[in-house]
Amino acid sequence: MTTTHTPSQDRPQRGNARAKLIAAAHQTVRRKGYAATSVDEICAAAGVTKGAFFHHFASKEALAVAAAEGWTARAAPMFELPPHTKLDDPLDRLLGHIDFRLAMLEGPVEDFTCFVGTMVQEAYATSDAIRAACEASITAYCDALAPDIEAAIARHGIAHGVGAMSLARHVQAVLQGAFIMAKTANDPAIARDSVTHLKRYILMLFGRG
Amino acid sequence: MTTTHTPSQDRPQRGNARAKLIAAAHQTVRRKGYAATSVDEICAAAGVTKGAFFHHFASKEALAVAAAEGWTARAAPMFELPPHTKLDDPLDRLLGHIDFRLAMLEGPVEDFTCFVGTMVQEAYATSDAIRAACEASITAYCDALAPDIEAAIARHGIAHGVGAMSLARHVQAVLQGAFIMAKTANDPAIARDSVTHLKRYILMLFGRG
DNA sequence: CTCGACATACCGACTAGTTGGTATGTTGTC
DNA sequence: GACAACATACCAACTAGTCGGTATGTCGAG
Repeated sequence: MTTTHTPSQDRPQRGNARAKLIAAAHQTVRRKGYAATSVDEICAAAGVTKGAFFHHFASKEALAVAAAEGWTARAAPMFELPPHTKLDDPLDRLLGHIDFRLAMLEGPVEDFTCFVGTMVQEAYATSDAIRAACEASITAYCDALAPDIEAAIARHGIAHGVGAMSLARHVQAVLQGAFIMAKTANDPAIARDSVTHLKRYILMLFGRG
Repeated sequence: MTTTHTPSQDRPQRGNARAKLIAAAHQTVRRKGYAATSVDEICAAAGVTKGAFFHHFASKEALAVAAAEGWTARAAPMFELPPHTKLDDPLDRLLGHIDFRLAMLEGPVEDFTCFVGTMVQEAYATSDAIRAACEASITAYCDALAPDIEAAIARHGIAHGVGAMSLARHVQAVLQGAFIMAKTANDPAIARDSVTHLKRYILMLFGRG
């Protein structure tokens, strides 16, 4: 039997250090923040050496930018896979998404909080590259949410002439705020409570309150 | 003329280093985050030396805790001074407060964002002392907001049995989330938009939508 | 009033350890 | 054997915190 492309289990496989570093950054930065997370720490969590780090990334900042892009990719399945995405009524899809986000708010805080939201707080004034990368990720989220909102408005109408993109950004804002509250109290319940307010608001806007 | 208790202008006055350090911490941490702000930097911003720093605070963490307490004190006048606090209807006072917060969202982002909200994001998992101090500050805000909400519910009733403290926490969550969005886009307008959604939600809850 | 004893407020050079980043060597793969 | 993917050793800069010392106040006894 010849050697195959399939990586063997006993040897550390090559070529995935970059992905492991990004995953380690997601995990560690969500727990400790960006500045408090050292390059050495990320390397240790990823199980690679510092040489590998600076082979793939020119700087810590470059990793941060790549990790922000990676976060967008990681979040994408959230809009495609869950069953509620198959619902016929766009408003049901929107409400299904809110319920989905609500269901995520369980367990350790660092497992459901937002990587880019955490990072942008520290870097918005010191690194415009990181800030822009985080903005792109959050904008991608809102862009993914807006079509269903737009369609729901078209089908059901909405109170006070609220815009689709504006509401999408508000959803994101409430989620980010809920994360902070959960971190503050070290309790996800307080975050669920806020997202429940958000759901009620949406229901009322669409006349289902 | 004998020397008085009034500090002369040419000599640096004694006894206010502590307050200056806390103010410098508020300013610097809101811009760069907690971990990225060095003790030397805070000292430079406050115009005092490192010796003075460690005379007043046992550690950087101790300053953080004191600064969180100082933040609460700094925010208190917000609930007492503005004209809307004199309104008769508690719902008008609540809405007046939201409008007041809305009006604050102007100019440079680091001038209206929340010190404790920024700090707790970085420290919730690494320093429980800081986390608890931030929680106390945010809880104090909610406690100050809740009585008017409670009274407004008593006078006007509220939809869906929403609780006063729950709504107060939601107000805080939306504000925190709005700050993150403003940092992300480097633009206060996006934050104002979210707080406008919040105001509309409150209006609808109280049947004024 | 004043003088000494003491306490508080502050200074700035120093240290031990950590940081992001580099320079160079090794290993696997086409 | 050439090139990408790592590993190891190292460095200059920066970090929080220390420490011996000084300036400025407080206060009670004489």
